[in-house]
Amino acid sequence: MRKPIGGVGNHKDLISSENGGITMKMRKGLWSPEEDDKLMNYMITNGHGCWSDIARNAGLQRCGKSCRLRWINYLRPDLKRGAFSSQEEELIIHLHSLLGNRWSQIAARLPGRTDNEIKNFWNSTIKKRLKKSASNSASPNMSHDSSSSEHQEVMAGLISIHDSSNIMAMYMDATRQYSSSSSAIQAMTMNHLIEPLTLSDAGDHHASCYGKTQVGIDGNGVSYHGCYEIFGGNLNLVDEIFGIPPLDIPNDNQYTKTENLHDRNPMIVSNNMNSVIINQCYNNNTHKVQTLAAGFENCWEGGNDLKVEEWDFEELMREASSFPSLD
DNA sequence: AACCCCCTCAACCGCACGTTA
DNA sequence: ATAACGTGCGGTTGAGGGGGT
Repeated sequence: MRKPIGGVGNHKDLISSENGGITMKMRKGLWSPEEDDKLMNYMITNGHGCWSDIARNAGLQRCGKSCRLRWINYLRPDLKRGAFSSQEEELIIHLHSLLGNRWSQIAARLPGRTDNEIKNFWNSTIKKRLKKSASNSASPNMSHDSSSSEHQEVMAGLISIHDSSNIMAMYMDATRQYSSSSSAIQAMTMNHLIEPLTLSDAGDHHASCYGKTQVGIDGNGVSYHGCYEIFGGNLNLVDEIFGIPPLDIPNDNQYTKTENLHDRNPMIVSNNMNSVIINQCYNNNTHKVQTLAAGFENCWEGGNDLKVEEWDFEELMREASSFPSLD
């Protein structure tokens, strides 16, 4: 690995910063072990705050932004070190097929991994592998509207690796965010990309909220794949109701446990724009498996609060329409 | 041993967005 | 209303390591 830059005296690695009329020299470049210690000690003692204050109070000649990055990407104690497992790799590919380059959202579903780490891994390893896979498997009859050949290759690779799972997952997301009469759903059905399931297939529930598909890897390296609904104050996993097989989850890890939202606090953190579930995920044996803290952003259904997540579904539909028939 | 090339990944940059004064 | 500031995100860069010749 790269060695940290030596003493602070190297002017090449210093930038000027105005602070209250005083010009400070801000350090740039690699962090030294001493700087790491300072930041780590400060964070352990004082916790989070304004990053520019942290930089100043910790005695670091760094801008707050640099401190934040260092903490998030390297010093945070809950970071997982080491190479990505094949399971993580597969999940990243799957999530990327759903979310695109939304690295922070992908990272939110891989505990201990940072967006930067995943982005680097994608760009250096996975992208290359998928390209290779695409060049081996791409059919000349495949028609794509996308103008990006790289994109075509990557998508071809995804299909060859994951068969229809990404399309099904997209559909699962869609069913939670649109009514069954949505033109988007109809388009997918007409393209034979999905079976015409509707929310009513889930039973007689009258859910006040449907959550986005949750996929991730728990602390034990076990992948989970679930969808959640909330009704009557309860959070349920409805994966099996929709007939979608979970991703390699052993039987005793099927998350069918219903959690009473009022029993655990805080369970939902929300404001006018976003709602985020902070939830413990349990398996059938009621062993805690995973703490979920993302995935419900902007996808409340009911009343006037219907929100359509942050991704461009029409764009997703165009992508889906260009997929070859799965027959 | 020396050189070159490629790869990895830490860190920076610019931008967007939210909050506050 | 808006300027200033803080934060977060995704794209990009380049130092340094490793492998090949």
